[in-house]
Amino acid sequence: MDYALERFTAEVTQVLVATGRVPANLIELTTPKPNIPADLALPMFKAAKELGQPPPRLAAELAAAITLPPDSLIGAVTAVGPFLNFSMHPERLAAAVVSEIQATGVNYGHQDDGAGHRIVVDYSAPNIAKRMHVGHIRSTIIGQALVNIYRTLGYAVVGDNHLGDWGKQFGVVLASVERDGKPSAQGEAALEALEAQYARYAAAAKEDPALDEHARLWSLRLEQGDPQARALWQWSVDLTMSAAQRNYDRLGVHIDHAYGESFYEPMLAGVIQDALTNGAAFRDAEGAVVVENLEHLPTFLIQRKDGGTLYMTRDMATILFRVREFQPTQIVYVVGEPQSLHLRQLFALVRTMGYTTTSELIHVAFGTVFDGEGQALSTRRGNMIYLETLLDDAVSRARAVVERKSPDLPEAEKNAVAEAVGVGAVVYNDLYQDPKRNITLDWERMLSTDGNSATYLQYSHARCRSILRRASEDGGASADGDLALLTHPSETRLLKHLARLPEAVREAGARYAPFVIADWCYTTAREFGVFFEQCPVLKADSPALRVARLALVAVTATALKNGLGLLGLKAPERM
RNA sequence: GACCCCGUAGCUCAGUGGAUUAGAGCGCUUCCCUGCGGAGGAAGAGGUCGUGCGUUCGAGUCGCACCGGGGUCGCCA
Repeated sequence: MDYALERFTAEVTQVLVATGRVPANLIELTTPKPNIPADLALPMFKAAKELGQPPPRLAAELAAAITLPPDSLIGAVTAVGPFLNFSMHPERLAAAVVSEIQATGVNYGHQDDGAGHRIVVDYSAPNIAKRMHVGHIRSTIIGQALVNIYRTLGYAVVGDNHLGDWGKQFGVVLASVERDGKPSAQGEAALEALEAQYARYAAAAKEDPALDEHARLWSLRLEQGDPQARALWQWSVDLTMSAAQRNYDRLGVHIDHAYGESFYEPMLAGVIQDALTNGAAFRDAEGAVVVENLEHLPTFLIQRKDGGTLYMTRDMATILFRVREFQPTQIVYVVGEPQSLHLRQLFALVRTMGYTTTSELIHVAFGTVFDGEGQALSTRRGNMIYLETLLDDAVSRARAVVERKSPDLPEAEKNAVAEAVGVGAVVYNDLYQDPKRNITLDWERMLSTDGNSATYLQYSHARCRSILRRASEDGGASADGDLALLTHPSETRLLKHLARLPEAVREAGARYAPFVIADWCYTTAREFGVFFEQCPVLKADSPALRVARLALVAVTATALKNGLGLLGLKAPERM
């Protein structure tokens, strides 16, 4: 797909080369800052140095030497000091952008960059027998946005939910269920009860060695595949996943696989042996398997002295499996920043072991969530926030706003809008900025309905749709439109920005940064807001202009909806 | 002690070497409803880009050092 902006860039390069005065390898085009009235610029510093001329003179000479082909997307070429500036041709830009969005529709923004490549994205990763909390929320939301972005770029994407479904703590889980029974509640409430049982049992076991021993026994039975232990474990997995699924459905999250840590149990002896054979690791005097001096990283273990395996061991096996099963060009881990050392060690180890000769390993790290007092959210502190209650709370607040702003909507639609707006606010809170930053949970900021907020984006879309609804109710004068009439400055700005979606998707993918899409959506909404204020659509000066503006409104709605979809946000028709 | 992330307006954030004036939102001060959704639009005040040295024709952007905040560091995940 050659989008208008790409054709424009290609044309600029072409006309520059055609002058014969500047070699192609010295042409590095840049996008000028917004206050510069141009769409593409060539800074002449490098070329001027190479050719032994002052930059401004070279710029002026090139400007004079360039000839534009007929019907060029380039509207103007001007030398400004040491810069050679290129502007788009407004009329042709309008025609090109509107018609390409009309033609591609829901696929506007798609690329085929990723054709033939597969990416595995590891995200969400809830712990079994526990509720999903803020950490999982970030991973889930950022991960799903990345999955959407890579699919749009044409990659085959495999999402994998790396469940925390294994480890010593399951001995306590099973023992506590045996002692206290299964909770009767539903959804996350059932998990909450299970967490409480767990805590009670763990506390009691500290006092009573018999209980502790009993838990260890359950742990052992589970690892040895005892049917009763296995069945109880499976029950806890199912309970957790059905609660998680309700949240996933609300968030528009779909994860292809959920192998989980337990899946890799049979491979663990093999990867430890591989590391020993390869020489990356050695067995120390006490029997633990140690990795030392690897790329100047701190020493770490891949097997305990008692023979037990570790998180690291399972992660090694996970990579081996993913490489064999999917042959990905990349494996992307959407995991909290505190685990960055762990992942650096893991990546370095499997690299030296030769597990990943063709797969690049990427850690998309996200920061920690703090409460209003600047305390990290934690179960122990009692300030933890859980996904289901977070969503419910946000939706009920949104419901109150809908009631106030749109009392005339049917009840069912009010509820649907509140769900879209409330959930959207939670999602956007994790996507509007660089994930590396720590974030403070600020309800006011998160649920704000103006400025750079999910609601503002959804509202802008709804306004577009509202105009289009009214236009079709009018029946409208069925005049022929002329897209070349869209030359008002606010129209041109909006059009130029709409043309940037494909490039924004590309940048978001290259930087593992959904906020690039969020930024694009926000600027789209702003540019539309200005246009809406300055350019009457239904009461445009002429029927032809009205038709052209309706087309612009329609493609704005389409493009904005696509952008919102990449982030996992719904775009209601009314709100 | 070592290593990782962050430091830009009162607050939350964009800005990944280039152009008199470093951009948004929130908050604050004013405007705009005889035009399509005011969950909007316009204008204004508000900045030693943590500090210093360096690299470069050019640094918020790259390097080094320091300061401040967050985090991690062999038998948890």
